[in-house]
Amino acid sequence: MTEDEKLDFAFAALAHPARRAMLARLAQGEATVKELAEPFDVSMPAISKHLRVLEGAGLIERSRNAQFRPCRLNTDPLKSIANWTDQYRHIWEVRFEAMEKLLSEMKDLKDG
Amino acid sequence: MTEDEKLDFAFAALAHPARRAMLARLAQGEATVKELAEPFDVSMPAISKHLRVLEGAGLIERSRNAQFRPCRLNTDPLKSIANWTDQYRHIWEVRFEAMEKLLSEMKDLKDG
DNA sequence: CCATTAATAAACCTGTTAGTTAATTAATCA
DNA sequence: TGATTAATTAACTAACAGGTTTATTAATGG
Repeated sequence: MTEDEKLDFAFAALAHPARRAMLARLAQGEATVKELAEPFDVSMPAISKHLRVLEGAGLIERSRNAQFRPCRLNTDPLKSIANWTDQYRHIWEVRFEAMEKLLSEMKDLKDG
Repeated sequence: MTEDEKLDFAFAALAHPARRAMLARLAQGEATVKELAEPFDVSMPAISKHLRVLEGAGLIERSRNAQFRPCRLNTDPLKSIANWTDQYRHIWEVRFEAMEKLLSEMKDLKDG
């Protein structure tokens, strides 16, 4: 899978609020499917599908412990996304500095 | 629109490689629809739809100049995504430091 | 005024997403 | 062993995504 395809899957996985919430829960540590399902008013199969999407994007890994399937977070795709957005950072920073400069000039004008 | 919904749209918009490529082009400066379409082997209506998705996510803004519709980048949603991923940064940094520590210990062991 | 260019709209098709219910697998435990 | 719990699979549905072709809007320029 190319780096671009990895981003396709990562961004698509993160485009659903329930999946982002699941990742936030996993940032606190491992959790079972049932624990992850608890905050949501949907069926267990729907939860299973969300987890499959997250797993497909490499955002979680799953193991097995008796009848439980504990999930844990894998931050690699998040790092990829952070790196991707960094390529645009200079743009918003330049604009921010330009705005600061403008504000400063307006202040000078006002104060004489 | 809530902050969470904004992220829904932003992530969904970024989940398509053609749309990410369009943003990369717009990072160089304004471009018309035709200019943005040039690298892709799809029909103009398909391009129009991609631009509508980007606009819906707030990633581009469009104006009008004669029969042209120049597009320009808006980085606000990218900032939101960068802020969102930052909430996970400590996790991968902690793991990186733990790995460095482990490697250092292994080296000490080897060197005696 | 008419041909050309830029772009969008409308209608349609196909595959995918997000959900459902019902059935199944697999492990625990009384 | 049989009931319970955890989770997935299967089959289905409704809505949406991404693409197409054809038609339309709107501006330019000979």
